[in-house]
Amino acid sequence: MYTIGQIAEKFDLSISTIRYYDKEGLLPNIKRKNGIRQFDDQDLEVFLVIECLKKSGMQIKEIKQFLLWVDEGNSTLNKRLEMFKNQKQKVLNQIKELESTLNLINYKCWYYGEAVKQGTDENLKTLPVLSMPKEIQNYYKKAHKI
Amino acid sequence: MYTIGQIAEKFDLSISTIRYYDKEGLLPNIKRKNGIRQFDDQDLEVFLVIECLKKSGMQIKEIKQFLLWVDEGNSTLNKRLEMFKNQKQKVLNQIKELESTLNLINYKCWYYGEAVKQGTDENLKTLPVLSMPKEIQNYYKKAHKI
DNA sequence: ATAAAACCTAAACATAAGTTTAGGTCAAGC
DNA sequence: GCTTGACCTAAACTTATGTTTAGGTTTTAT
Repeated sequence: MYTIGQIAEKFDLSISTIRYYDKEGLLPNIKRKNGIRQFDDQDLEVFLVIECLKKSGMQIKEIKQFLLWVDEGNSTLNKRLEMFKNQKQKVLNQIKELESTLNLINYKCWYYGEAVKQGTDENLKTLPVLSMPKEIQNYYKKAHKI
Repeated sequence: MYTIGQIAEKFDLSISTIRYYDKEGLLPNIKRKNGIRQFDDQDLEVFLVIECLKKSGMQIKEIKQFLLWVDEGNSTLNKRLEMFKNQKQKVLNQIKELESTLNLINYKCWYYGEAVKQGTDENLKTLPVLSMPKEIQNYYKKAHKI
């Protein structure tokens, strides 16, 4: 059994965030003793999933829907599978987008690296793409979609 | 020269979002004709960078700071370089975190795939890690950090 | 010349995801 | 038994990032 403070520590959440999650319906089956919440190992698993779904960009109310499906039992297994498949695709897309963002950032790192060396970026502003180092050319082209 | 509507279309932003960015100081040097904003090719580059920095998770006011540095000229080249290096690290960390999130999602896809096949997840709930398929074992272990 | 479409500002409103506050109850150690 | 620390609720507040509204001006096409 864990107190709210112990859960907060384990998952690096504030106590009021956990109370907020409870209020929003993310912890439908929490036991209480004299009004005080008591968490068990099954609840740990719930917090792990909440953390995962949040990190994947899901909103509180969508997570709540998932947890309601869990409560409904076997009849919702398919919905839950579809939800995770869908979320997997979203995460893959986010990773792709971040990798493309990284291209432009890498180009900018090169650009400002050169600029700092030269003390100015005047010469770089009008630099033709083809005079960039080949690796940076690729970054630039990917980032600018050319 | 581009109108605000053309920029909105090009960057898939709403017109009011562009006005909001302007109000927040992200477009310090916009020309106007009879009060109407006029964007040129240099501004396109600014929107590209804004898009990039936003996708990398930077807040409006931090982006504003960067654009102020651009305005200040060569004396801030080093700050700008450091900013991009820092942002690069942040993006790399985000990608890592998403990949770790993906591990748990992959495990859950497998879990619910099995559950749907069986019509129940009763047998899976208490499944020892070592009886999972090897590939899923690794997902599970990475996701649960064991 | 006029109507429609596109632009403008200022200010109010919206939303998600918490955090803070005020006023209380419960439990552990001295 | 009493104090201190950890817990409780309800409700107000916060912050970031826009969006919407109301009322007006400019440009464009006919």
